[in-house]
Amino acid sequence: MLNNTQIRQCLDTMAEMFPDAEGELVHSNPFELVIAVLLSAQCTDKLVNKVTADLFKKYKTPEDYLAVPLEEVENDIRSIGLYRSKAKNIQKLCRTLIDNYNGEVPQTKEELVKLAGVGRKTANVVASIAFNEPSIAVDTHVERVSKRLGICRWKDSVVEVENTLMRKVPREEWSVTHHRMIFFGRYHCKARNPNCPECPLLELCREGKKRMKKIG
DNA sequence: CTCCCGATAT
DNA sequence: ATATCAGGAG
Repeated sequence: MLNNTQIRQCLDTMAEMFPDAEGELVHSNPFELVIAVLLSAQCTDKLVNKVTADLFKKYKTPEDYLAVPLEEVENDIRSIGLYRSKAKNIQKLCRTLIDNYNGEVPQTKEELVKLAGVGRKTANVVASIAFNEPSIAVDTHVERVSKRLGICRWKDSVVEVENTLMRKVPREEWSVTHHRMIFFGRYHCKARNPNCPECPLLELCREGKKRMKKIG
């Protein structure tokens, strides 16, 4: 496990590597953000942006998604994986927004997770980006990077990873740290072929050193 | 735990 | 061919 000084070093290094780390899902309001993040499950944000470019021109409000049959929404998001459940969740979510929230996106995580297709990670992202609530959404990258570096344990659940990060990282750095860890995981500490040979954190990385021995 | 699932990189 | 991608529901 890394100590506090080592974790600080990780955060600073990631800040140097990715000073402009930000969310990459294109959106122009909280409603579009919720749809985009919902669509992004098990899918690259690049592909989500390709689909939402047309989607957000066609559907502006929750009413718009409910005005067409489910099959039409499915077709409009077909190129994204898991399109049947996502289309169903979108219509369900829109129905809830109209019935319970006056057509607006609720602003707290507790309300957000009640929406169809919105789990803990999506709620954290929306609360953080759209409503400025400090949060650390643990996605596949944040989880992988935290475990490889030794910020948390391999067997930790995503909730445990989230709690550990919130304890170890100052609150005012939660949101930016979340984005930097994603960039670090997406472009450097990749799932498939992590760039350990050129990693500035190699000396303190448990998994990196183990991997370097294998490579030679 | 399994299932949902197309696009992309390796 | 196969692993992986800003996960969530049942």
